Amino acid sequence: MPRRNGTGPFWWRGRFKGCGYRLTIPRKAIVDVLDKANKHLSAEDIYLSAHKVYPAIGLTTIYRTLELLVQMGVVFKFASGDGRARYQLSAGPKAVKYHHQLVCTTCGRVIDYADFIDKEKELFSQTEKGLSEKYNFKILNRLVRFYGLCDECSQQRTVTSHKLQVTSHQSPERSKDC
Amino acid sequence: MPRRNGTGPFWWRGRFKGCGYRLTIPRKAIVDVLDKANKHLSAEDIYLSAHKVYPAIGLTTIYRTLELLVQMGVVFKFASGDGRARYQLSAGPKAVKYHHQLVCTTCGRVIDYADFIDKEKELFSQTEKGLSEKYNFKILNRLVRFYGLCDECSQQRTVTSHKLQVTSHQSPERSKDC
DNA sequence: TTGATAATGAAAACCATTATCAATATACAC
DNA sequence: GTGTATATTGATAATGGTTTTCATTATCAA
Ligand SMILES: [Mn+2]
Ligand SMILES: [Mn+2]
Ligand SMILES: [Zn+2]
Ligand SMILES: [Zn+2]
Repeated sequence: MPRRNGTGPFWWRGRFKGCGYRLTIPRKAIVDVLDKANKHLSAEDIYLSAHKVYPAIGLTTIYRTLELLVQMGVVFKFASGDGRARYQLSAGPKAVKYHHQLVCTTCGRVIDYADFIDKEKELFSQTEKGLSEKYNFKILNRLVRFYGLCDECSQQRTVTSHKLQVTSHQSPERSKDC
Repeated sequence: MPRRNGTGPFWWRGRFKGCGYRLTIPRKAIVDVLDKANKHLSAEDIYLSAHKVYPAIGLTTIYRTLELLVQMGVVFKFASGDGRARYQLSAGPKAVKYHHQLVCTTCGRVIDYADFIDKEKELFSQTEKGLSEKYNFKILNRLVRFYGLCDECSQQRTVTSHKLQVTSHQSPERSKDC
């Protein structure tokens, strides 16, 4: 007989009750989607998945419940480049407390990596410790984005730059930096 | 007689011309605002400032020019938590190529810090070098956000939790985590 | 089971950003 | 300088993710 608290499969039920919030079918469906997906999803992603198990659910409830979960500290919300926010569980057994990405500013490609290199863990461990003390700030999550040119895009700038040439005498061909 | 290229006060003029873009009054005004402010601004911030020196300017031109500058690699654009994008020069003598912030998930306060603790610069340098090689990715800018509780908000949760108590028998007082 | 009230969802509102398009400014040829 | 091709502008409308509104429904302690 499994325990239904702490880190068990229904750890989040206690969170709702403990906060004085009612445990409803839409809310169960939403947390369930986040728990099973175990990666960052947009509100619409969550809506589409939850809709399958509970077709009556509305997009409004998705947004409302997500905000609630963020306030409770159960979900981490962060902005992505495409104008839609992303949400992921940041509490419970499957919690992910960091997001590290390489973002190509030319094609928009996002490389979401978790296989940190040697120096990286040390870097953030030390940095977070220093910042916590210096600013008396309790760090719970982090988002790290390196912006630049992906493999393909940086090659294209040198290899296919001639494609950008224009015949008009009024438009001098754009250099490879434009 | 000062040079008007490279890192001089009008370094960005050559960028426009070199890319085949015309040098217009609205464009000058926009770059000038970014150059003088030397911190990240929203499109509206830029509009309001540029409007003072060139009242005929339209918000549309602000967005269009910013996108152009981003494509040219002169401006770095990143998402802030409030739904408005921020822009800052990332080329020229005043370029800023990184943004490090502490974001309070309770009150929304943002601490924008640049006074890096010891070792931080070196570790980022090494980390970026490692990532560049591993993913063959040319890193140009970075955004680092630590999310959590600011000084005030983490104190309030313990000190004033009694304020959250509700008299209704149906609403058990929210614990300090809600 | 009942009743107070928390939660829901359809619809409308909101708001930053984009697309349209007719008018204008720029820069090159002459 | 003048003329001409076209890049640029800005008012306006449209877009799309997110919030607000509000009448209806579901939850849960008693
Ligand atoms: Mn991620
Ligand atoms: Mn900054
Ligand atoms: Zn790319
Ligand atoms: Zn705070």
